[in-house]
Amino acid sequence: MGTGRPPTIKTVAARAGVGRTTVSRVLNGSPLVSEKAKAAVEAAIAELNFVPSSVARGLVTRRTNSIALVIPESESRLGAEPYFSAVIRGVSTGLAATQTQLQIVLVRDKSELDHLTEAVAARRVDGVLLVSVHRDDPLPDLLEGFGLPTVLAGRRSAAEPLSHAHSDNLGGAKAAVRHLLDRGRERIATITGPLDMEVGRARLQGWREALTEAGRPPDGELVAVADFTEEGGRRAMVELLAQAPDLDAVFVASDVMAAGVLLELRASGKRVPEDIAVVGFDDSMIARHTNPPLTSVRQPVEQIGSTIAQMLLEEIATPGTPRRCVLLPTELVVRESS
Amino acid sequence: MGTGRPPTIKTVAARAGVGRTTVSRVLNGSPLVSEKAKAAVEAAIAELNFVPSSVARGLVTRRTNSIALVIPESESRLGAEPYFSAVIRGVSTGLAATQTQLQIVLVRDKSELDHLTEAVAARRVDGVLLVSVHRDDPLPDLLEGFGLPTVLAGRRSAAEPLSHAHSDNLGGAKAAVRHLLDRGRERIATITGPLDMEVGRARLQGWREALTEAGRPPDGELVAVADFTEEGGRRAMVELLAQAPDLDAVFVASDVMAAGVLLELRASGKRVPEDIAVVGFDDSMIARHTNPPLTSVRQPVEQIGSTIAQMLLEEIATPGTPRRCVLLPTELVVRESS
DNA sequence: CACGTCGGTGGGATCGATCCCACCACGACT
DNA sequence: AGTCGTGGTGGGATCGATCCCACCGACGTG
Repeated sequence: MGTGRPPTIKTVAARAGVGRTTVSRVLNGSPLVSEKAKAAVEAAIAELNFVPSSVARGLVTRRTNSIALVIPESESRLGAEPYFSAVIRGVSTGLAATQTQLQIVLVRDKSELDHLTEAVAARRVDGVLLVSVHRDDPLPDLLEGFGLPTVLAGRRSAAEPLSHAHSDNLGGAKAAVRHLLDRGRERIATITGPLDMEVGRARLQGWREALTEAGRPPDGELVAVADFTEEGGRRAMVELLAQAPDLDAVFVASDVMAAGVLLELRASGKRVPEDIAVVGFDDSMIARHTNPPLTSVRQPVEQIGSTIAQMLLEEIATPGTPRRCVLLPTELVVRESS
Repeated sequence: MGTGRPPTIKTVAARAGVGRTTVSRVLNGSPLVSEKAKAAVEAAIAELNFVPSSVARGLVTRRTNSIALVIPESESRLGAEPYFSAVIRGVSTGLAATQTQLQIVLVRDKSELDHLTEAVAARRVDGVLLVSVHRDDPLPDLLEGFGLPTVLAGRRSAAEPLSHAHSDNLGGAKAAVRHLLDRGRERIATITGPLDMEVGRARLQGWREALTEAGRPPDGELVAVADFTEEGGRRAMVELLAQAPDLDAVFVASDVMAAGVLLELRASGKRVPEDIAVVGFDDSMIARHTNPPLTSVRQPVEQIGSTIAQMLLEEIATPGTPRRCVLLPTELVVRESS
């Protein structure tokens, strides 16, 4: 009852009474084939349930029709951080119209990094999408060295040489801090992401600029650096409370960290927003469910995903496309925490 | 400044002064090659930075070294539902020791389904993992028809013919309801997932059995069917409150739905847990951040992921492996909502 | 000394597609 | 009538690996 080998282009040719090349022409929509031959081939394809082997095709066309989405997190944040799921969803929609497959590569340690570089060297993918890039991440340059089309979600610095799409972190952070100022807050602290990531620096810079523009020179002791994790956010809040017990607002660079902040504030008897106002970033699902619901800066993560997917597809289709950079807007969503 | 074509096995052979076959032998660790030849080949490989083309290899070995994880959700729940991220993470760890690549396929509509079947027919993957299967999902049978190794997370019914791993939904639900009984709750309702999914039915059945075993015949009007979404959970709660205003506990078949339930209860002025106790299922991240924190049944989602990945790898490595079924334990995590 | 045996080796065929090129029939043009 | 172009066609080479098999030299043996 073995199904036998799947039919090949040769089987189809025999069945249709034509040569292999003609079948290939039909498959690739060449105009140089008679109506009669075309009909015969199409009938044979349908009868045999033939689908051309993508591997064999890839060998000669040098295309795999698949791209990799690389998620590099030593402490895997996929799952803890809704951001990544949203990117995946966005990339998937950006790819939907094409035949391109999406490979997810989680890079958590050295061995997974080796697997990735080997996969790339073995030409298993036509291009790579990178998210959550750190300043001296070796990966982007490595990929460029391979001559593989690469597009980033986010960027390493303002001078990012690779194509990328990112959201207006600076503007979003400024809007958040201005909102806190409007509510009459006096001592506004911030909890940042890692400063070796441009998101981290940009959101911090937004906090600084908003305060400066309001005529209030930012105060160094009101800054705590954390790592985008819930526990990191909690610890940063402990630190801030010790350094500046009189603070009455905190702009937190991610919702997940803000969730940790809220837990810590409740534990230490502070009321939100009466004693301390809190604003997060991302407007992820948890923002609606924290206690109290969290004011947050929404960024169009899914749209970033679909954008970078399309940019990468274009770069693959027409190599040598000039580098492009897309900036997407953010928006403040006010809830009860501020 | 074109990098030129990447080196092939032929280039390496020339460089090492041996034949192509010898290089191939070294690559595949054949013992029938002299120390001297082996050293020469390895040196040449290192110098040229050669990595064998996985596409060319795949053509003859009939292996792509990649598997697909299919996430079929018309209303894409990836992102809203942390379950999927956890599965992805688990699958990735299950694959980590191998060279196998992971493709994510989101199936949201007919066209994406067609893409999937075409990818499968074109032999782009060695096997498929399916999550969130519905009772009359055509996909599992379709894949089996292709003769492609397939493993499920969860199952369609107790008589699932395909290999799968799933968690003890029945036991978990019973534990949840028993916990509510222990706390002295009298009228315990339940909000179920879709009943065309075995998870939905099993958790409902657990609720029934626990009540029956406690000598309290379950009451039909205490059941509301929902769809695993937050909004669905909220609506189901509205329904329950209308049907049975005197209920004092509700077992909700997922945390995301429970989050919606909590919002609705607060909106209608009910106190949790004083007036109504709530227990969720999944013990996902949101459970710790709802107001109040949610008692929930933990299921080892990540472990399910790594398990099905390994099962699939074995099935690919040795075709004809007998179908296997792995049951993983659940555990009740008590918080303030009950 | 001839004859197998056996570790080591490389050439040719193969996998299933695309692409180059030669070829064929037909109508048009000189 | 002979040449030319041109739509349509198929055979052979190619992509880069693996695998089958023939081959070769150096042993050991009767």
